[in-house]
Amino acid sequence: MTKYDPLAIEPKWQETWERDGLHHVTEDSARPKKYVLEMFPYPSGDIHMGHVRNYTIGDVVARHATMRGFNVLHPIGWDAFGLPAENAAIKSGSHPATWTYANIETQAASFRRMGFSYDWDRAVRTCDPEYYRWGQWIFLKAWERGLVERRSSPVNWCPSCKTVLANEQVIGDGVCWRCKSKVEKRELEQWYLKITEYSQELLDDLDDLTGWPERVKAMQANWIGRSEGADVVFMLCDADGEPTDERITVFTTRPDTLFGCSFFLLAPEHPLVSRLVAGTEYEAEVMKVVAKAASESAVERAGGEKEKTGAFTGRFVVNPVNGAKVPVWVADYVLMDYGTGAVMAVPCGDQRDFEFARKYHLPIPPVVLADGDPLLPSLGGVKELVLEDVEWEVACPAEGTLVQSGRFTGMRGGKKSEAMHAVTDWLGERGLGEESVNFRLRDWLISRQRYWGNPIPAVHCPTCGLVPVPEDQLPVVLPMDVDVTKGETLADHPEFYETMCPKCGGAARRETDTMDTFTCSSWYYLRYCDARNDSAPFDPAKAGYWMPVDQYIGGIEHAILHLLYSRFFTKVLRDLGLLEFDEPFTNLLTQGMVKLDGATMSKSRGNVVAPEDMIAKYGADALRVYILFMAPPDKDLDWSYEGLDGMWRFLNRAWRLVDETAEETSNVLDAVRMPGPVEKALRRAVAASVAKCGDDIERFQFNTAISALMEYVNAAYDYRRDVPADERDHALMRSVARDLTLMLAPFAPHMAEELWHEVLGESGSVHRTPWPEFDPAALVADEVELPVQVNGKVRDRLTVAVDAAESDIVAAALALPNVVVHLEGKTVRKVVVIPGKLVSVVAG
RNA sequence: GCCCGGGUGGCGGAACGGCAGACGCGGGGGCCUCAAAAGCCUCUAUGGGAAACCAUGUGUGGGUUCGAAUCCCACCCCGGGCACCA
Repeated sequence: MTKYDPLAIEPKWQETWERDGLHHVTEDSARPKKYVLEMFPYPSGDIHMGHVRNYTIGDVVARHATMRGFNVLHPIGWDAFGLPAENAAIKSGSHPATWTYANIETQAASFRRMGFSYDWDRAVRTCDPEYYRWGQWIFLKAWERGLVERRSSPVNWCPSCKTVLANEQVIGDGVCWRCKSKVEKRELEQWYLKITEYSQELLDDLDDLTGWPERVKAMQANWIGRSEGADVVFMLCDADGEPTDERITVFTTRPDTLFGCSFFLLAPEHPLVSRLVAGTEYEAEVMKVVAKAASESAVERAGGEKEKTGAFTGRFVVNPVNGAKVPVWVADYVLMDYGTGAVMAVPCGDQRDFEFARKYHLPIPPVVLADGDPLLPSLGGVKELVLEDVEWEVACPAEGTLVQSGRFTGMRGGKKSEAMHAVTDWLGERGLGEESVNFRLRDWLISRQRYWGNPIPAVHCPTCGLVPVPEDQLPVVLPMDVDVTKGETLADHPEFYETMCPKCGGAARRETDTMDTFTCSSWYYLRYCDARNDSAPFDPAKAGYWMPVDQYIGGIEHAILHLLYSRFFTKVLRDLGLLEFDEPFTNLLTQGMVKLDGATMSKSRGNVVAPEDMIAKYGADALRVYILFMAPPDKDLDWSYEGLDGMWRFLNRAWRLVDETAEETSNVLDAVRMPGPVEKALRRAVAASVAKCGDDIERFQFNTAISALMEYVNAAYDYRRDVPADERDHALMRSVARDLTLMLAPFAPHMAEELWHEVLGESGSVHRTPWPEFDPAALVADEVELPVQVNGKVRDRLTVAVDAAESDIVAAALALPNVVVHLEGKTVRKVVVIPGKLVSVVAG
């Protein structure tokens, strides 16, 4: 008789596994590989329940796959660069490195305490020079391929983080993804990775990611934002309104509405604006709009239903399709960084243009009429412009019939419509337009004006310009003597930035910006394949063996950010010849958040449930099984303490079952009793649970996998209750106990290992023993109980042999007492028999 | 506004178109005990009924089907993402 004592056995097995190198893996061509990966953590401090959930899911998947015969890579590491380390250092007066490495030690200890099956030999920390050196290397390779650019443009500036941000990192209402401060627009020269070169491929390949949640793919497609349309050329008129040969191109998704263009818009930042109005009576008003736009923060500029403002420039452009002269306005709702920064305004079909037209009393000629529009009878077929305004309250952006549109009148208009192609072709023949595609996705701004990051390996030379640091000089080491508590960055360190030009040898200035930490996390999954390589980021052969990641697990918050960047890096490395696949993560599981009373747990709110406390009371195994049992993995989960007691009861019940069975069967070799109906029932229940548990793990329904284990244990207890100890089928009970231990292994690895060795007396690790098989024949019962429905309602039950003839079943069903009652006064019209399922009688 | 999810007992949640509510929590009753803890047995959707059983029931309203939580149409509510992207 032994007692379940997790606090004693858990540390014991953790030490044993690590001493024996149980989780150490190498490439092995004899077994199928499986790469199971959880998004690596930022070392923010202690682990929280979200970590427990994320890494437990991965651990169960990894351990189960191992028992199923896969060669499983299951690594861990730390996303160790980043701002919180600097902020914490400023607060505590220490160094970001000290804070970071201390937190990594704490988290690593917690992960070991949870019993996660990591190959610790492959651990990476992105702030180690051995790691970030290869990030610099990849940057240089991308640069060689023309994918790196330093340029000036309006960028997102977070005043609180004191650095610029990439577009993806400005979330919600224009706030910083990390600190939630409002982001400002600034014109700055910055480093970019040209992710837009891959826009189309990043969009197209989403279709191949059949193992990804639709939600995540939809978000990425939305973010990439592909629009089909046309570039249309307008001719600028001079100050007297006479056409010149200066062309201004616009992008539009609705070239079919070109006849409805009644004015033309320029973004306030458009370079043409100041030239057009310089010295004219319009200059003052226009510059007011420009100044207002410039002073507004990104938030104000982007904020929802803002009133549009603009001013007339005094100039006109010529509409290529009908030669009409339309006025050029400056408008604050036109964005400089989408399309060309110029827009043809069609107020009848575009709500924004419609509002602008109403505000400034500009004409709204209708050119596309929806079916059933009251104007259709009078305007249908009219080619010339006869009606300059409408009485509508809103624009009509839908498809419909073209009117007042010259030769195109009468055609169907709309996105990708007949008229759209006709107008585009017509323009094309005259060199005034062509089909065109625009993306919402912008290049990835990767430079950060912060210390704790990967230095950008570049030098500014007064004679040679921008010069990459030669490969053999990598890594550019991040100096440790920068005092962030005084607000210092690399730009305050002459020892760092004073350098020599690698090209001409003259005095030069080293780049002092560091890279966005998302560059570090965009390729770490490749480094795990060959973590200690000091001559390359990874050996392509090893990456070829392990990659792509078969199962990736992490939070939905990275649906765009990390997952999009990683896909981009993979494609770049592929084009560099280092990888032979297109996508890094074959299957993706986005786990839900762990909340408390519906609110996100956070230290500032003070509503944190510490995993350590739960481990101290119940052990890691109970916490692991419980957090998986609470909800399906992709759903948010509300933490509750009550259920944990129930999980503790279950584990003890399972322990006692194995323990007592081991004792009762230790001296008995043969079955005491011939297998009878009770044994058959137990076999059936056990086989069903084994089948369900394995299936459910493979489809990530851990909650129902665990409930299958509970049913398994309940079935065994029912048998023990119904059959006295000395009459039991001991061989059967012994295999029941053994299989239970095996199935517990992925969920409660310490308990299973202890039972395996100390209670069942088996040798070798339970985690290197094959997952239990079950006999499909055991699933088949001799008799089945069929519900019998009369007109769709269950009225009685019928027990028949599984192989009973249909005619016999029908006869027996119609004779059931309660069926007879409900058939009173009715004629049986039809009887449907679904073998093994039910009998349905239709009567009327 | 557009795009994704999701609405099932007191609670977390189960249900290849086939007995709705598995499994667990919580609760009621009982056994064991001097008592408790632990454990064990048992009941637990709602209304009616002593019970057998009957009626109702998976957000709302329709439809398909012998049969719908599940499929189709329309709508309501909740959560999330995107949003002046031409």
